[in-house]
Amino acid sequence: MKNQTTKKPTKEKIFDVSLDLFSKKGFDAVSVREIAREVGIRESSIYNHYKNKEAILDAIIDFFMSELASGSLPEEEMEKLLETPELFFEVGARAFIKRMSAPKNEKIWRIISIELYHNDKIRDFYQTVLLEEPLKAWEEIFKKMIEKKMIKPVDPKILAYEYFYFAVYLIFEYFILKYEEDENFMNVAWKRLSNHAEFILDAVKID
Amino acid sequence: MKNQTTKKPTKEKIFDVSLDLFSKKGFDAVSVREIAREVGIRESSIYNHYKNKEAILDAIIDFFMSELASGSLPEEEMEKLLETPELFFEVGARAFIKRMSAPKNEKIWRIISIELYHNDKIRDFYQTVLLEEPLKAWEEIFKKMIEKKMIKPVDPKILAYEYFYFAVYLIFEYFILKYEEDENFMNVAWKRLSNHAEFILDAVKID
DNA sequence: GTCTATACTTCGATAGAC
DNA sequence: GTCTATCGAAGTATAGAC
Repeated sequence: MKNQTTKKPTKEKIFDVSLDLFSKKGFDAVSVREIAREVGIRESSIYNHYKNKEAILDAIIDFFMSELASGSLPEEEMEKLLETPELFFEVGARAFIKRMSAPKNEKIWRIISIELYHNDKIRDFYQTVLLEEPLKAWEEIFKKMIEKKMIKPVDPKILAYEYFYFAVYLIFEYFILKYEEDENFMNVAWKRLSNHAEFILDAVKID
Repeated sequence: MKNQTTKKPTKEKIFDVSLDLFSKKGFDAVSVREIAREVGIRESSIYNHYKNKEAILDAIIDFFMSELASGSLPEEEMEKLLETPELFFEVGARAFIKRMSAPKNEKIWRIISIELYHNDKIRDFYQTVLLEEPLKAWEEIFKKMIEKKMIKPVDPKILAYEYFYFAVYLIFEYFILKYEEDENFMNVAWKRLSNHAEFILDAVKID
């Protein structure tokens, strides 16, 4: 595992080591010395690759943003939704899992969750891309489902909240409350998302 | 407002100033010097009142814990619930507001939310007292409501989840995402809790 | 691109006079 | 109980030799 003596460029090693340490201890609690030690170089050498410590975090965030920018629901998936409401759990859960499962992403989710409270760039990204945009997308989907009389005529905005906020809660629970404690989060999350979707579906389906 | 020249004991001043600064910037970002400056004494004098910086945080947490220890649902409230399900929003929301509204509590909620990820004592408290115990209480309530055929026979545990986790999400949203941004959170929270409770109620009520 | 060496800053905490 | 004075540790970052 500690096979970092490979020919991986130093800049990439710094990125990966920082990603690992930041996700475990938080940005402030990690020193440049510690990163350097783990990479196997002196701390001054870090500055040959990144302007300063903050720049490493920025690089990590930028990587994550570009990864997730392409993460919105594809059109075909949305079309499937409008055939039968029973599918919406599958589609929602797939979107959820997709956002989490990339190997580096899980660590970045943890960093995001930790730094949320004092990093403006991260907080803005979270609010708009991770909350508002998906929420608006789900609202549109439910609006169409109501128009097609597939579900009861509830307020689509409220329904979007009711459906979507649970995923936000799960992320909070996992990355803040249970990190490094819960081994197979994905299985548990899947089961709970499934229960949740079923509950919502029962609430709005037309008998 | 800056009327701290009153005869308030120094130890209390240190407590209040720390509470204020920790809630704004997080524990690590506040220095003992800063606290001392704000109180109006030298930093060495701090140590006449608290063993070290950590001890100030401990005092704050202990204060909060004892405040909330008496915060569980009183019996009369629970009895009211079992008369008519329409009341359960009122009861739940009252319990929620009660936990938040004490003047010092709001700042402590912020500190709790920030330090959750690297303070074991805080995390354990959050998990047991703030999550598991209320969840279990709601599960019992719903179980009784089902026995009395007041609501549909859904899984009471899942229903408790569905009902209660919205409050947890609201706290996360307010204290992490919107702190110092949203002025009248209580009004918005009340409205959204109301929407949520209505949604849940519609989902499980017997037609 | 990495090294040694070092400058500079800030931090938590203590000793001892008053 | 507050002050002055100070310590040691740890942090970020830079200069210059190799």
